[in-house]
Amino acid sequence: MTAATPRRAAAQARPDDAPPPVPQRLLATATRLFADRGYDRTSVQEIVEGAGVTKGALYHYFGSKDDLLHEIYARLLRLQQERLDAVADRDAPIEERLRDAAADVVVTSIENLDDAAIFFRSMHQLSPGKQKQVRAERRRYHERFRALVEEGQRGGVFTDAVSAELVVDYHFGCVHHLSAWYRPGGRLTPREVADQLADLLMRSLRP
Amino acid sequence: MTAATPRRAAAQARPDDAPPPVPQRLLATATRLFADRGYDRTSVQEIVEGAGVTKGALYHYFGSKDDLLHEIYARLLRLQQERLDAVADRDAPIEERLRDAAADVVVTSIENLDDAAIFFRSMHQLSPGKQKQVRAERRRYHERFRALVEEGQRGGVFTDAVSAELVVDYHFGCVHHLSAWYRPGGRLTPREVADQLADLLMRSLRP
Amino acid sequence: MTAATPRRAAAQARPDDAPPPVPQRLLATATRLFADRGYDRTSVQEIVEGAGVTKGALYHYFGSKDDLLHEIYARLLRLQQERLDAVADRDAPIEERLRDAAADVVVTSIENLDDAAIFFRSMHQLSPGKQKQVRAERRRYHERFRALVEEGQRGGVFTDAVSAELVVDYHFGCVHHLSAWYRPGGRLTPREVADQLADLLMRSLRP
Amino acid sequence: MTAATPRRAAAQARPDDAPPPVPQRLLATATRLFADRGYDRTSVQEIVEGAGVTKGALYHYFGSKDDLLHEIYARLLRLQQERLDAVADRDAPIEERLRDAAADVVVTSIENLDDAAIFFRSMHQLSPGKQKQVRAERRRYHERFRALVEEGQRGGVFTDAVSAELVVDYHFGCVHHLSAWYRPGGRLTPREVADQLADLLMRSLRP
DNA sequence: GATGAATGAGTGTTCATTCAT
DNA sequence: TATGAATGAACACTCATTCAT
Repeated sequence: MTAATPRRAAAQARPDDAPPPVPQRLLATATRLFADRGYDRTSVQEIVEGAGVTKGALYHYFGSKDDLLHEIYARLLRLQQERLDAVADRDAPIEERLRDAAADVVVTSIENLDDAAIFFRSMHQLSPGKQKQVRAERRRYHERFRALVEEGQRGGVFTDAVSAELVVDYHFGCVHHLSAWYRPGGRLTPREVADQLADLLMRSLRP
Repeated sequence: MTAATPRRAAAQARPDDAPPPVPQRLLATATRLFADRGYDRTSVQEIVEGAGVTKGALYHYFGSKDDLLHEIYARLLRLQQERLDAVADRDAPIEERLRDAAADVVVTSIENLDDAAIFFRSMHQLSPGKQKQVRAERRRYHERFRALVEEGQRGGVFTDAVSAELVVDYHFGCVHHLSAWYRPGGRLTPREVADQLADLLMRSLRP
Repeated sequence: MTAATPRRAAAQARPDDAPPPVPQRLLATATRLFADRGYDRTSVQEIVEGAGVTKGALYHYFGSKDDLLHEIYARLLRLQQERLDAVADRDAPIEERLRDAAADVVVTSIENLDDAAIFFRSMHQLSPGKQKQVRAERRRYHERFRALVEEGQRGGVFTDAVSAELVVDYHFGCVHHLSAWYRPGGRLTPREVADQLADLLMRSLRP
Repeated sequence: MTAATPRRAAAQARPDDAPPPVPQRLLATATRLFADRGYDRTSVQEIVEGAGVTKGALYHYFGSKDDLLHEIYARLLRLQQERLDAVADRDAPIEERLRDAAADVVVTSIENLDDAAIFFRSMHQLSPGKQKQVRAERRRYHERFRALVEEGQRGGVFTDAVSAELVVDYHFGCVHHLSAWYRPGGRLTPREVADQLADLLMRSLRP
């Protein structure tokens, strides 16, 4: 009935040539389709066909189409929160930590471009309850990021002529926008894009 | 069968207390609903009920639901292109023109927050043909904006350590993001938000 | 959206050889099928096929399958209440009025045996809101009937050794049961069954 | 694959504090749910959840969902036939035997109100084969009851102005109806209701 | 004896669109 | 100009049942 968290048993001892277990296959297919044509335009039928199972199987593992979307959100949020926490907790100058965090979210978003595209485009399709939950986790992430900016401002390393809040929105707006223009295999590598965007952020914070 | 552009008719001679003509009512209702619940989640039935007309009337003025969406896009694009052209053509230092253009798109987006929300969220719901058309107009807008950045870079007023392309994406990413966090009646007036965001842009271009 | 009450226009001037209008056809088919196999076992698909229309047409006239059921209830309740009121309001001795009322509900139930079968078997399938409404109307009917018994008891024409409430339940239980055993074209005419059952009721009320 | 009749096993040697064995738990849960929401609206999933077992367990003991329903019918029919036979076989005046039989079926129905509610409401949901079987047993019961009426009529103790058949239908219609209005803990005890209803029956048979 | 993953046909409902009037 | 009845394909979801383990 509830969204399946990948079975540990399945993760344990799967021979490398075996197909991934059903819930993973469903999640992967759904991610691709949601990113391609949007949540509302993807039918459950298409998902199960893509994953090579039947509707019954999907509903055995996930309570609803909505649950699939929620699981995609949760997966990306978990990943990004972990990485931000790791960077922020490091023992390094604030400029370095903020720059790394800023670059890291860009790289992660590019590496999971489907997830990221879904994230910003389909938030409103989540059921109200799940939407609230996702927003709360998103806010936690946001606040941790803003705290880095504020720490630098208090220490005089960054200008406080600009609102920390707005700077963070500026940066995440741009991350949000990535899936609108970034194409894998384009002129710039993910790392280069990340560096340049992080550089823009740092520039706007120069005293 | 194509989208009606009924502006002229309306501009003619409507007494101030008369209700706006049918096509405008439909467009206004559709805009509100599309922004509220998304294009796919808004039914034609809801639009005609909101506008107080019947389905037949809608299909009399618009060829399809898709046409309504397209007209909303066209309306916003026309407006923004006009304003950007006006600013860019002015006889003023490049810093001033870029700053004004950057601030102006923020103000315009906030003043038409519904249109802006629809713009970024529902682009993919347009039919392929109309989508291509909108993208082309959008690109024209984008390029005129980028030309301002490049003009400043060539003149040495702005740093060329950053890619003009990326700077523009950075800014429009943030404009895109506005509807995600800006609430009318919030702490900052549209003008203040616009000034701060334009300021961020200019800061990141400082040599 | 709401249940259609037969269009007056349609009722006005329909040539006798024309098929009945769509809502009536749907209602008639639904009544037959609900009585035959029960509400839950009748699919919307079967109803529309039986009525020779499409699902869209059904949902044009009725908000839901539930609405169809409700309309069947309302139709029978209206009919029976009218007839009970007519009998009860008559200027005749109470024995005659009660006997006539008791016989009348039997005749009406037999003449609308499908409706009656649905009534008692499918009440619980109605949505809670509509169920409440139907129960309220049913209670009104019940109470009017009981008032007749009580009037006779107060006047000493009927024994008051038995509870009026229970007598009424006794009689309606039997009416309820009719669809379980009465078969049209059987040994007894509706009128004969009605007379005998009314007789049973009157006998149990003899002082 | 046929319905298990596990009474013997249960009767053997279960300590009083042990939970009832699985088949009983399933039957008890199914009875409650069928009475509450009807057979068609109760899912096998709900039954096994309510009984705290898995689907596999249910299908181990019962061949189908239909079997569960059939077992509930069989259980009530066995009980009522036994009790009617006991009363009818007694050596007592016919009035006393009929009155007792009439009262007894009321008491039994109230004491097993869930079973009784299911009986009259869900007969049509049984598979045709099982339905035929249940109807046959029901008829046997009915006929034994009618024989009591006829015995009294032949002996001149009851009037034969009314058809024995109809009298029996009158009474069982009312028993049928019990679950529609009787509420445990109401104003009248089961015994009182039974006495009054039996009294009504006897009154209508007075010469 | 018992599990629970998986099936596949079915459910009621929605909706953009058409068209005779 | 405008109506509203009608379409038909699609939708998310349910469920009794089976079967390898």
